[in-house]
Amino acid sequence: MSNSNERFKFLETAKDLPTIMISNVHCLSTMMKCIALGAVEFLCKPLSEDKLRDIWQHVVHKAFNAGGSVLSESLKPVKDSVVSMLQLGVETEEPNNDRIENASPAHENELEQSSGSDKYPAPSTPQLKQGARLLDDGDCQELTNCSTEKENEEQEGESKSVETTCAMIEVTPQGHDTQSLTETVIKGEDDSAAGVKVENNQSGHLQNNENLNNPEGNAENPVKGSSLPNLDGTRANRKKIKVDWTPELHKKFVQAVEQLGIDQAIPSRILDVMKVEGLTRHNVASHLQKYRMHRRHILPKEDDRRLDQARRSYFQPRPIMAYPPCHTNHTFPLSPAYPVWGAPGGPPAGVQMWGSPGYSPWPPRENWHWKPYPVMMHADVWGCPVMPPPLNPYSSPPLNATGFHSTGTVDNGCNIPQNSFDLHPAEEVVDKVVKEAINNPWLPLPIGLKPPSTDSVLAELSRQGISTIPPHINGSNPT
DNA sequence: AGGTAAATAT
DNA sequence: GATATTTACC
Repeated sequence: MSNSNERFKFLETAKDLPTIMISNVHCLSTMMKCIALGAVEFLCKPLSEDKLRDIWQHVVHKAFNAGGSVLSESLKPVKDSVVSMLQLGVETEEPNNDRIENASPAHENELEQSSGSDKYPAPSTPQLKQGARLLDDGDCQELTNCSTEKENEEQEGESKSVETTCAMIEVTPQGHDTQSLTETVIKGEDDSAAGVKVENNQSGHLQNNENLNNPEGNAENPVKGSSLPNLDGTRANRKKIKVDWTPELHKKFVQAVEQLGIDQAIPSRILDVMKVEGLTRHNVASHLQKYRMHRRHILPKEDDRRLDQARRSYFQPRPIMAYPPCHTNHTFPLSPAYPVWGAPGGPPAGVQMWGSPGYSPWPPRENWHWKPYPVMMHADVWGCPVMPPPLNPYSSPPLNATGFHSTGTVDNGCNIPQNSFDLHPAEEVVDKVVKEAINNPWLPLPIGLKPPSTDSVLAELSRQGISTIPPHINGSNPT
């Protein structure tokens, strides 16, 4: 809006809406004021595809990371959408509407009748919904008998010996499901004898597909069933339980790599750091292999950007989304924040992630369908512009800020005014970007994010004479 | 063990 | 056919 007054007024009025201010006015005080008034972020025009993508990555990221408690209501829809797209089950959470999974024959109907799902009629598949996560697809059935087994596997041992085996259990959500259970038992008998038992299932979610349940933080057992060597019992078998590299698991992996430093990141150490039971060194090595390949592929591009960026960094600060305070919970016990992007000084972590904002490093495994609307995030804190060095304690090192480069656009960071025409990305672009973000929840946050520095923003504000937080909008403001 | 590439599974 | 993971090898 041309009139700054209106602009602020709107911001204030729309307080409950997560609002991102976009302007070609790039003065710091304006930015800060917007943030103080509740804007979630302040972006300079033109709004490039990259910027959009970054924003969405944050939204998705936040949806996943914020602990339930912290997760604002408004973000839930995002999380739910993503979760359902990923087919993850979230434990207690409420049912999502549609789920994709299929039911395994066994359970099918019986499970619950309704559970919250009533509300959302399931389209084609009748059956489970809600409940807890559900069963997975077909594999479940595999209960096969193969038997034999043994296995060991535990931590590392991956002995190759193992043989066949294959049964898995299916776990029903509720646990009952006799049939399946029974079957399981039967088949697995031998193992069971061994002692292991199956416990897993029920509680744990099941295997592969679903495990991740906790998007939040705990990504514990990647490997199937609950933790521990459990499965075995289940007879499941080991042999091949495929490890499902969920976003959470991957995140853990990446964090471990970052913590170790790229040069120290070798399978065994990563495994130690990750502390995920059930994961074997081989699993990690394999993932590492893939990870490296992706990096190799992606990094070069980053370099280019870096140059670009350097040029640009000449100009104003690019606002960056701040990380929500909460994210930490889970997974990363250690470092307070992501060790992330290039630790200043530290080991080169260039590691961060696969992917730079522009593409999805790992293409979506499937085509999740993006559901348009629901998203709304709360205006809570996630945004605080990062100030230039002097002002902001947290200013980020130039490093790789991949953050915002415009692909096709010239960068003119924020200074060059343009006609509003190209200031707004086409809808298709918006859709595309959103979709990408949603499809790749594991993408790293665009760099530069730092923990929310609300304090610094406030401090700066007062320094500039804007003392009240949500100041009433009176008018104008400097510059 | 760590890496890399082939084999399989999805 | 393309990927994701597991296996086999060096």
